[in-house]
Amino acid sequence: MAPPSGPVRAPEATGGDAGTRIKAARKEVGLTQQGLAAAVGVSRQTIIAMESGDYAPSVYLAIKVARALQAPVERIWG
Amino acid sequence: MAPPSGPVRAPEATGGDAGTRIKAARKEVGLTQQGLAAAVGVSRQTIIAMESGDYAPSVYLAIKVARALQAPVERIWG
DNA sequence: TCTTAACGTCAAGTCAACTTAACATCGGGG
DNA sequence: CCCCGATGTTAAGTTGACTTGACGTTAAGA
Repeated sequence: MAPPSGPVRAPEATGGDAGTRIKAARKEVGLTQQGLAAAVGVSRQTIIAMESGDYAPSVYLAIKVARALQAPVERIWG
Repeated sequence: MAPPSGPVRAPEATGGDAGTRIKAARKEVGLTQQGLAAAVGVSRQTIIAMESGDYAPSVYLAIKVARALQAPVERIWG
């Protein structure tokens, strides 16, 4: 019987900060949520979840989002 | 009925390259698989999967691995 | 007032990122 | 030969990253 597992998430001390940074950077580059979703190839719901919740995207999605927002991955999620 | 979904994975053109880079970088810094697993806080099986398969870690795990391997996330998975 | 775009919330489905455990193989040294 | 460390493979479980759909709220403009 395996213990709880699943994707590695944000450390507690930084939980939720990435979402705030994503939202700020998105506005900085002048994109709507739907615009960012289209730019990186995911649904709007995914962008909403990323901005508002404790959410750990796959590294490939994170890289796409970081490029759209003109920042390195580490600056948003690190 | 939702279409297929799940974590965003590597684009087909680059599938598998990250694993090769992780393995090379790990040896470069002189870590075993178990050593890297302990350093980033995951199981050895996860490192094996990352190095050998089409695998998309969460961005938080990717950042930890990239730090242990002394490289930016984009250089390994981008 | 109405209209529209943007954002927020909820629901239920598919897919895979993680886990432990156990066994097998490989390579090097005694 | 045996031993040990490192690596590879398989299995089955939990958790959550994604999807579409639908509805509600907010803000700005006509």
